[in-house]
Order: sequence, then structure tokens, then C-alpha cells
Amino acid sequence: MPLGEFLRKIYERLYRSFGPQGWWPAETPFEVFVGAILTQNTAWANVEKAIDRLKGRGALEPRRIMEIPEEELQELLRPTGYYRIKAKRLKEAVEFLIGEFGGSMKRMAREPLEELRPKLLRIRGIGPETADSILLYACHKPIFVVDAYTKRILQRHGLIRGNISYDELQGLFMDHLPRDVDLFKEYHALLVRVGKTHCRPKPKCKGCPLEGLNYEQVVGQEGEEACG
DNA sequence: GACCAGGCACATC
DNA sequence: GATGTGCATGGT
Repeated sequence: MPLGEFLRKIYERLYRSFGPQGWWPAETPFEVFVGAILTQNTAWANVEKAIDRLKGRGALEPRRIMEIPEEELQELLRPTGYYRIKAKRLKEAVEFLIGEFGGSMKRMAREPLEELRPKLLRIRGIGPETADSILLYACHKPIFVVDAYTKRILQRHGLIRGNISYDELQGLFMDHLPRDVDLFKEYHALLVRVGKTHCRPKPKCKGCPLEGLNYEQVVGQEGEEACG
């Protein structure tokens, strides 16, 4: 079975089971920008607390972020963990946004993907997943977001080995699926959705919509350990 | 109390 | 290029 067909099969099962996820959970593109940084290795519930604190201060806009003293910003971000480093990272990222695009997410989104992605990656604190989250969910660019769940799920279902790189894994989706923004948004959100419920480090395969799906079996090779 | 969460930078081999 | 470590709170 071609890889693209298998990837579509996964998507179909997830979508049928969970429905549209409507990602990213944010009111504005700038909120996506901030959330993408704050959620690094952090439970989303804790990110929401920090976002609410920023909103409560009317601080969820580029220039206000820059005005807040760093120690104060640290306190606002405390619930997300890594709050000292995140306060610094957030300021650096917002500084870039203001310097490059006058603080306008709309203007940033007008920049072509091929030019914008390298610029984001040059910011300290923004790695591939954070950059791609911003590109896809705030700028609506056709790029696939890879995260820990993506890797774990595909590994458990026999598509990849554990030593695959971010770029390779991203290419796997982008080379075998139509480059459709809405599809990419929904697909990543669904992977996180199934990951949270079933594909933890300790698998909870009961009731998982992907149960029994294994690429190695499908293509008739020696079966690696399937999920379930 | 251990384990985990929608990573990333930096050092070292 | 692969591997190891620091960063830190809050939920299960």
C-alpha cells in the first residue's frame, strides 16, 4: 500500500472518531504566536493559565509584551514552567515580530513560506515545531507540524523508526499528502487528540481508533510491535 | 512520589 | 550527526 494511502487511512479513522478539532485554540493569530512558544514541553492547561493572566492584564499584544518588565513577565508565565527562559524567549520573538513586521501578524503572514521559516528559526527559542505551528496556524501556510505525538504514533504503527529526524518526518507527510492548509491543520490536531487519550508513553490502546493498524503488516514485511 | 506534558539550546564526543 | 543535560510548573 502506498504511504499516502496509509496516511489518509489514519486521518480518516481519526476524523471519523473525533470529528473536526478546530485548531488552534486561540482568538487571534498573535495568541497563536504566544501559545506556540509557551506550550513547549508543557501541558496545554498550564499554557491557558498564563494566556489568561496575560489577557487579564491587557498584555496580549506585541507592544505591551515589550513594556512589561522581565521579572513581571516571568511571574505571569510561571504556570507554564521554564518561566524564566520563556519570558526571555517570548520577548525576543516579539522583538522580531515588531522589528520585522511592525508587530503585525497580518504582515508577517504575507511573507512567503520559504523566506519566513528560516527567519523564525533564527530566533532563539523557536525551533522547528514552534516555527511550523506559527506558520500553519497563525499564518495559514501549507506546512506540516511534527511533534512528539506524531513521531510516537507513526512509530507504534510501523511507519518509521525512532531515529528519524524532524525534517524527514515532516517530508513524509508533505510528500505524500496534498499540500492543503486545512488538511494539515486538522491532521496535526487529530494526532494530538488521539495522542493525549491513547498514545502516551504508556499506551492505552483500548478504544483507540487506530487499533490494529500497522504499516508493516499492510505491506507484508516483518511486523514490528504494533500498537495494541 | 514518580511520571509526564503539543521543545529548545548548548556542550560534548 | 548522535547523545546528554538544564530549564520548572501543575495534573494524574
